[in-house]
Amino acid sequence: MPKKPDAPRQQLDREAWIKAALDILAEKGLDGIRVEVLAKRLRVTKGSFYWHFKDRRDLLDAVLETWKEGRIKDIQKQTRAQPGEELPRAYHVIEVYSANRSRKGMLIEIAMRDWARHDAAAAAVVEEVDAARLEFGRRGFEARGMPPLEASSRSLLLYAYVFGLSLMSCGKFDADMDEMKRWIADRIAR
Amino acid sequence: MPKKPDAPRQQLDREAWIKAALDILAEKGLDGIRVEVLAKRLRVTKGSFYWHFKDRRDLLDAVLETWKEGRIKDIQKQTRAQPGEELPRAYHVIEVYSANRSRKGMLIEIAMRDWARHDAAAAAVVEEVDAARLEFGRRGFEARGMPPLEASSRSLLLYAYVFGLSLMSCGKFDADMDEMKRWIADRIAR
DNA sequence: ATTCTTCCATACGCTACCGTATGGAAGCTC
DNA sequence: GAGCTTCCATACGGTAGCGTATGGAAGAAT
Repeated sequence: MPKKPDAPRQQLDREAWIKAALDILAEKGLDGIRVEVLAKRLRVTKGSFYWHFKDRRDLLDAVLETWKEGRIKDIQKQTRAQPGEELPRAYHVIEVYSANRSRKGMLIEIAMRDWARHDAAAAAVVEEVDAARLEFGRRGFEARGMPPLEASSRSLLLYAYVFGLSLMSCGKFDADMDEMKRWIADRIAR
Repeated sequence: MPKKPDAPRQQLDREAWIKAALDILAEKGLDGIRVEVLAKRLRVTKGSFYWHFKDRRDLLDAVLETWKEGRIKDIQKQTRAQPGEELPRAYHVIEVYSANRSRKGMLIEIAMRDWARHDAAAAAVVEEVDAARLEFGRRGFEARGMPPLEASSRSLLLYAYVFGLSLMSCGKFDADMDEMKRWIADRIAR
């Protein structure tokens, strides 16, 4: 009986710890990532952790790397447009990134940027991700024939707006929020 | 000899602790605000702290209140415009809030919003501050004769952009950053 | 079956921090 | 100058978390 249906995984790997760390990063922020807390959540002890990781910092670096790769792949996917389809793609990006779904993703974004304030490795990762996003956005606008400065500016405005909005208590400041978002999307993309 | 020139202040009050807490909030984030760390920085012991404050939470609440009042007074001051001077005022606000001076203020902004993610009191304070900023911005655009929806949208775009930009590693992504900022300011305000 | 490797449990010492208890110094009041 | 108030120092117990040391179980290799 080597296989029980209600015991799908006995062994943990680095990925499981990284995933749990990202979960708790979204919930509690960077200082929520505690070895013993994660261990309790994964129903094992620290012994397992220090088998897979050298120390806490080792986990944090792995978290940064995982997040970076995921975000860059995501922006590549979201901005891939057929020629001529760049405008709806821009709206799509604004919609996806400013929507309150993917709330967990936004919480991680904020936590990452707070992290980046006092950690050089995190700052470098955030900078890479931002640079990739700006670059992909810029390409989209340039494909529509805009001059480089305008394309860069619109791309910067797009991402700054989207992340600024996510900072604002994911707010329902106004009943007309949806209409406002539409107005803004037009202003940015059109 | 009751007075020495090199001993200007012997006594601490709540304000001194709050100021130190805001300093360290900008440097290290919320979890940098530690009673014993602040005490060391102020060259006293915890005995002083627990005289002025009930506990750590008491200090944190005072920090929130102080920050809230400061931010709301600031936005009132920055947006006060003579009739007919609303457009240059809008540029002024964008300039002031997106500049890299007041870097410390931006660091506190980020820390506050990270704090607000897992603390109800902080979330309420941030929401109040955001609401005040959006409201004052909206008034400026309405004073220029814009319809309410457009005024609200521009105000939201303005603040979301400004704070989003501050998230982006206070970045020097591009050599043409200044030109891009000008293009964006025109797009938002004009 | 024995040995080896992989993965985790247990137990320990150490540091950082919280909050409390208590005493003491300095200034003011009368 | 005795007493009162204000403000801080010292000392203590308690918790949470880091990292290490060591042993043990379970499968893989031979």
